Amino acid sequence: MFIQNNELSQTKQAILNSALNLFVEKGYFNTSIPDLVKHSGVSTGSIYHSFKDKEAIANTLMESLLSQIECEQNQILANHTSSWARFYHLCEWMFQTAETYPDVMQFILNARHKEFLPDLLPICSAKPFTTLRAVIQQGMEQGDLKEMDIMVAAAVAYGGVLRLIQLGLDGLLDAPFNSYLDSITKTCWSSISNTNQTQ
Amino acid sequence: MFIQNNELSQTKQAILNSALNLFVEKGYFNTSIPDLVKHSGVSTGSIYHSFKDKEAIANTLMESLLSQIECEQNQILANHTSSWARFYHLCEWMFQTAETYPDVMQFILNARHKEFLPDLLPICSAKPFTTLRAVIQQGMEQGDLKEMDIMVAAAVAYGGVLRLIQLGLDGLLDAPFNSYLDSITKTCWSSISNTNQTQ
DNA sequence: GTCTATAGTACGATAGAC
DNA sequence: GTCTATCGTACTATAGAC
Repeated sequence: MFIQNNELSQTKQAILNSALNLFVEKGYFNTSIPDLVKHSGVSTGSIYHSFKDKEAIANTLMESLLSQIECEQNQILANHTSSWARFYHLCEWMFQTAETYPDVMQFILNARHKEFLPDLLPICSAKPFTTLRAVIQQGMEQGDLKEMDIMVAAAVAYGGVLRLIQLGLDGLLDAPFNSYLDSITKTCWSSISNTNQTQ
Repeated sequence: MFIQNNELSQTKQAILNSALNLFVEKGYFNTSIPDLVKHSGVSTGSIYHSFKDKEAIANTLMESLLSQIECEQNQILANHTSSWARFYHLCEWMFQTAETYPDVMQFILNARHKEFLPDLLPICSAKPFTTLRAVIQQGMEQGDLKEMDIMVAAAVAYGGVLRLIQLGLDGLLDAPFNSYLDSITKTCWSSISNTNQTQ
């Protein structure tokens, strides 16, 4: 139960959590309203009373997830100031979320949102991803990171982490996400870092 | 026109190329048979004469793309022997393909294949991706790369490259893919490389 | 092997009682 | 606000002529 928003009724939350599970498991188009009825225990009528149509469910789900993620990222930024600490703890949060709420990560990373939310910007343009890049920008401005194209630096920094998460979600990792955290964050960071450390 | 397989009839090739375009543009479930008829100029009857059902189209499309990619990767492996050269030219090929056939890259990287091909293994387990990892394994066995978890090393090596491709496909890069090649391959490789280069 | 016409089905969405 | 019953539609897949 990732979605717990006080602004939303119990019914809406139940629908959204079922939608998250089913959309990840079967995909948006393979999930019918009857499927949602069975999984959530909410009737067709109530679903359509809570949401205009099926697309509105996906839309609200997406907005809820993004705003919740944004909120948790802001907490991390508030607790850490250096670019390295921010990078490390943002990655830590992603690993923890992938471990505890794999559906959330799958939905955010993997879903072809354009397919059912035609007006949505590509996920790379969403706030949580611009926040990730902003931390790299900060590191560069403060001299922690080499001067290089920001997109390249961001791709290197988070590419490895996100790729590992993908491999884990696909069941190709033996150990829990957590055990890779130090190794991969240090490796990725060192490759774009300004310090001339030999190891 | 990426799909050009002599073992397939002209009609089948036309259907597959239309399917590739439409599946990427609108998604598998948003692409109806009538859409395919319009786009390919092949009638409903002929489509169902060529393929058992809609899923078989996706299946054959996937198989064609993967076998064609496998073939081109093998060519690269045959032309280069060192792990670095193989890594570099495999990345070069990915960038070139993303530039010339963005639909192919989108379909391979982005499509939620499990959604419409339930029996398919996750894409990370497909041959082209195991080939990528094998090159990292080779580098480690020959002492070019540090001893570390193979999945971590592979994630770092290709994560940055694939992430950059994703950013480009989403329209967030200013310059053509090609111009990032040297920078990102060197950065990713150096972070897992065994040589103690300070820069 | 290619076409048009259509059967059959399952879905999204609504109506209307409680 | 929640439910059941149902309408209308659009799709996949087939039938059958050429």
